[in-house]
Amino acid sequence: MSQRPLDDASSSILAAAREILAAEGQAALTVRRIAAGAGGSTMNVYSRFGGKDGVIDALLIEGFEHLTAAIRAVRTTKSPLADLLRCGVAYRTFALDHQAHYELMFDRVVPGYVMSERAHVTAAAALGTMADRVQVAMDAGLIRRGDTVATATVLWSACHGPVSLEMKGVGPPSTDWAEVNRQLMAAAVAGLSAGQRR
Amino acid sequence: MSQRPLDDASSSILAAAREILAAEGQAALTVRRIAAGAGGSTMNVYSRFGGKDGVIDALLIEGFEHLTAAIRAVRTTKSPLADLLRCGVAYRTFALDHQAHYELMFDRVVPGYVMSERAHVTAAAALGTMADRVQVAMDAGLIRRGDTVATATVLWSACHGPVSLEMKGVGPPSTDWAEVNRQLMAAAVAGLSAGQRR
DNA sequence: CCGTTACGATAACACTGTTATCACCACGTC
DNA sequence: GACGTGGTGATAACAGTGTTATCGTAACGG
Repeated sequence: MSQRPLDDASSSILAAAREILAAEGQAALTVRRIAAGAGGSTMNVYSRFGGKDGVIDALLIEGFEHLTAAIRAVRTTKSPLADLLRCGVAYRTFALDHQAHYELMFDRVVPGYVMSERAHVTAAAALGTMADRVQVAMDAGLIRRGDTVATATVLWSACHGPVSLEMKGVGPPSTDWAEVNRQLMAAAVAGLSAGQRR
Repeated sequence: MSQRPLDDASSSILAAAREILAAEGQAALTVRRIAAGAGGSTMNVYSRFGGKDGVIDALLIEGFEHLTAAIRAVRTTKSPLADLLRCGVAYRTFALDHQAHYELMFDRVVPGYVMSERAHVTAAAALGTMADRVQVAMDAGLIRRGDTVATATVLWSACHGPVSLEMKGVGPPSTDWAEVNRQLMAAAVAGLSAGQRR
């Protein structure tokens, strides 16, 4: 999956970073902590990954790969529209199960960090997986024909919106976010369905 | 609007913070910069606002108040559904015009910061403004009756999703985000419309 | 077996938010 | 009016951060 196999030191650094991120959130993800967790010194992080941003980038790529896998893992049935709705549920499940990872992927929480080219490509691949499912629904004549990626972006937004607000704790605490997610996703799919105009 | 009138020092600190945030983004928003911008010392920030979090909180509240005003400013016509759609446009316009503020409001970008009670109330007020417009549409029999706040949360998510992804630069650069925003908002409104079931 | 080279641990640097110190200035009292 | 007292705020210190420079060491080539 990764561009080239990592040596032991690199992979242990990445493993340590992954562990810290999952266990204590991104605020605890410091170069010193990562280095200590990997059993090396801070210089290791810099020689292997070029700095903290490099580690972030690697984790981000991992995250998008997992998201792609999660979307791909949604089973394909005879009802492509229902499949798309289940993708929305899978998306939310992934986000809630890997909150820290998700924040890393979709919030620019690390000040100076900018996504690398490879990270952008991996993110595009995740969107592409969604677009593939959109294609299936189009071929079945269930949603309007058009650019699959653009359509997938709409659905992606319908997933990300509720998930993002839910994780940030905006809105009343009593909110049933699973229901919000379901409603918006259902509305989006219905809005794209072939019967409707515009 | 604010709980109690601020003295000169407090308001100049807030003004400096607002200016730095708008001009250079939240990464430049340091206590020393704020104090220097306000012409005082760092201690001022601590005695007036209790620390950086207090300033963030004040800016956040301002942001939600502006958002509330932006939604309220959308003109009310004889077509409540069209009004809701224009709210979506206004929402995106607000977000793009005040990117740094929006990130402060919806990304937990400052590590240890947690919203104060007052901030939560102000955020709820913004959602309430949206809920008011939902109420109008319900009264007109245009969308299904139900909890206005829950319905407003769905619409809010439909606004936030595209805006968030657009600002983060996720997705292909050629994406027409205004169109994504329009489509999702239209789909959400349609999905809530009285004619549809579920 | 030595010279070179590259690696990595340590420590330093420029920052950050936060806190302690402490001079100073205004006020109240004699 | 002079003096003691209080609080305010500027300075500097502290514990972190990411990053970089120094420099000992260990491995490799001849």
